[in-house]
Amino acid sequence: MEPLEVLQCSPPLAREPLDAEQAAGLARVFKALGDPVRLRILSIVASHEGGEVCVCDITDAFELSQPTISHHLKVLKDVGLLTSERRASWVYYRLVPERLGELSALLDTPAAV
Amino acid sequence: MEPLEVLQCSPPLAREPLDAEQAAGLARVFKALGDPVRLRILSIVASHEGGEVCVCDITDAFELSQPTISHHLKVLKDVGLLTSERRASWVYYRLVPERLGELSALLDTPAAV
DNA sequence: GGTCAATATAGACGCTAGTCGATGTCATTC
DNA sequence: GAATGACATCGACTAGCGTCTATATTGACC
Repeated sequence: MEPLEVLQCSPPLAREPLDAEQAAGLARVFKALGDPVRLRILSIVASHEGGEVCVCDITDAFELSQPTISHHLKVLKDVGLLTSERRASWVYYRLVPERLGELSALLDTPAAV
Repeated sequence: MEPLEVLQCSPPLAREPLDAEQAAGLARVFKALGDPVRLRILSIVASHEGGEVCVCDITDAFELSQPTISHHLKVLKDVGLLTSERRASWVYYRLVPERLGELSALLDTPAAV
């Protein structure tokens, strides 16, 4: 899985048509956001004070199996929206705010607002 | 298909955890963005001077069948990212910049940038 | 009104993605 | 080092999605 540096060099959507490669990279990230469970996970991590959340806390917030949560965390991590760190028995996930910021900038249409 | 007014009242992702309903509505929009063809269509429409593009022009930009393009346009329209207007034989699609702006604001993490 | 062109809809098909139970891995503790 | 707990990986199942061909719809023009 490539590190996905498409975001850094993508112009706003409204400036010029995306080429196929840019679109493919971006679509990966948006697809990761296109699931309600993953959106909730992301907002749990993003809004948690301290900036990091243990997997067990995330799992407790849903009525889904632990492997399913683990799968969603992997998807979010693969597209660079989350990072993880193991400390002792626990794994802590943390937001990559730059990623969100890049997406936000990309969608920021001049005509909008 | 409901009109999807989730966006207007959703706080930034990082402020507080989304509830299931908010997440479901948002996921629909992001899922619509989670396809490379749809992202390219969106950027074609968004970057086109005059603000509107004929379906035939979009179809010409891809090596996909006309029904497939029509399907993608419908998906983007259903989540409120595009609107369409028929004039004579042609149908013109136009961006809804407020939608993009709402998404952009939603992803705009305080910690980012 | 018949024909043609532009677009949408319907139905089918293959592949992807979300979920689960079972199992593996790693660290802690006794 | 055996057992336990936290998390990841694997394999299977099902539903949904992207694509196609075929067909319907809508409007223009003769």
